[in-house]
Amino acid sequence: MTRTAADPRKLQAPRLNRDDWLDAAYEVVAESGFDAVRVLSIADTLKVTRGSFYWHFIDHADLIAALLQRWRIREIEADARLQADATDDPEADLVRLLDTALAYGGSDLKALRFEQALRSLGRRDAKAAEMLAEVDAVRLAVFEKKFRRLTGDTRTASELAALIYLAVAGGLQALARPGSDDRVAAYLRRVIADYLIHRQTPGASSSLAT
Amino acid sequence: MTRTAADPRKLQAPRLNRDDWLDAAYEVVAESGFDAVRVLSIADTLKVTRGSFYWHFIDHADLIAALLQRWRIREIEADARLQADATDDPEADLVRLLDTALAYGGSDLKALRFEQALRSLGRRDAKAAEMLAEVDAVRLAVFEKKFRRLTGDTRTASELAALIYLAVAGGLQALARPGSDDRVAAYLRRVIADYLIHRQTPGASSSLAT
DNA sequence: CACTTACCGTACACTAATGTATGGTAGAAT
DNA sequence: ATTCTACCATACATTAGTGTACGGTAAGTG
Repeated sequence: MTRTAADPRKLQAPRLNRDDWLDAAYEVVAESGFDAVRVLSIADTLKVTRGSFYWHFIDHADLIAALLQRWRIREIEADARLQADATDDPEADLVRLLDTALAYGGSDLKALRFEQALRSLGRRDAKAAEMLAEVDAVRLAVFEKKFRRLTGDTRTASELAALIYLAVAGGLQALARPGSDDRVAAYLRRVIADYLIHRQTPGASSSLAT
Repeated sequence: MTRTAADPRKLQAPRLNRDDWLDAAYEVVAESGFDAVRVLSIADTLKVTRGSFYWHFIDHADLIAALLQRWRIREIEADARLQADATDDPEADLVRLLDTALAYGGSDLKALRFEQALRSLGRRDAKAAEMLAEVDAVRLAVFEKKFRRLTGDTRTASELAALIYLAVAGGLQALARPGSDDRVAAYLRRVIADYLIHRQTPGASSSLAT
């Protein structure tokens, strides 16, 4: 092997790369939002000086842009993986999807907080808003596809997907608050399940009056 | 009258008070978040210098704290007014409440954006988080009370209120995004109405399904 | 072993923002 | 008319943060 030490992270020569800086910036964003990203303080936590930063990035804006890009790519890839696993049981697929979405707040709280910070940024920054819209559209398409396989009806599936996505988004917002436990997720699971059951009852399928 | 001019805002002596500064800061928060609140830039928009600011406030933290306090008081008062108007028709009351909540995004977009910025702050600031929890609890209580009058069942009312509040919160988040129109609100109205119909056992063809 | 390269430290210039001290002024009070 | 008071401007000190120029070094490469 060409590497000298066993684990280059902790021994003596940190020798960072671009992704290390992105990881550290990611933490800051998840913790305190985009406006709190300071190259000096990040350099401190990485135990280097800003000389490292300006080697890997041209400036502060470059860091933010790279951070957004990496998030975008990873999210779309994750959605692609979600859409991929489809069995012959549409209902089980949908349940699994909902569980995955709801577990988002519990399992990867950091990612959730990052996304909330990103949405906060999206209200001022056009690029961020554009990315959010794109990822939202991809996610909604995943939901919609699963629902369509279940209900058959395209229009109903579209509306159902929209409701679930919004409710989950609202629920996740509540989940990411410090004081909340996972009763919120339980609420959502039961209520959504209940809703789906009632929707599927044959007698009440035409009640969506418009 | 003791006041010299007709409208002191526009004549020649602005002569600001504490609330004027709070109003201007409110705008900044709604537009760009709490981290963007600069006393210098606000002074510029108010066409005064920072000397005015440090007369009315002891420092920057004082401005933020006062802004939070004013929001808190106004929100609780608004909820009290919402709870006050109860007729003998529980269903009509509930409809009006939901409409008011959903119209929140359309009518007072600035207030919605301020609240979102506040939620963003609440993830870092303990005081802000505490206030948000308090106001959320008050609002949830209003929802719950209306639902309880409608359904009779306490448990169901509690869960319904939680779902609706979360869905509305999620929907409002979407509403405050630049690209979205009010189809989101229409979605929510119809889907919520549909849900309520199915939850109510007897053939209560409610006026919710408009 | 010379040499290149990737990476980091150091020092400087610059800007933005806060806070403070103090002086000025217009209108109300007496 | 003078004093008082509320409100604002001005000038200064200080800090935090960015960006830039340049020098140093350790690891790889021929």
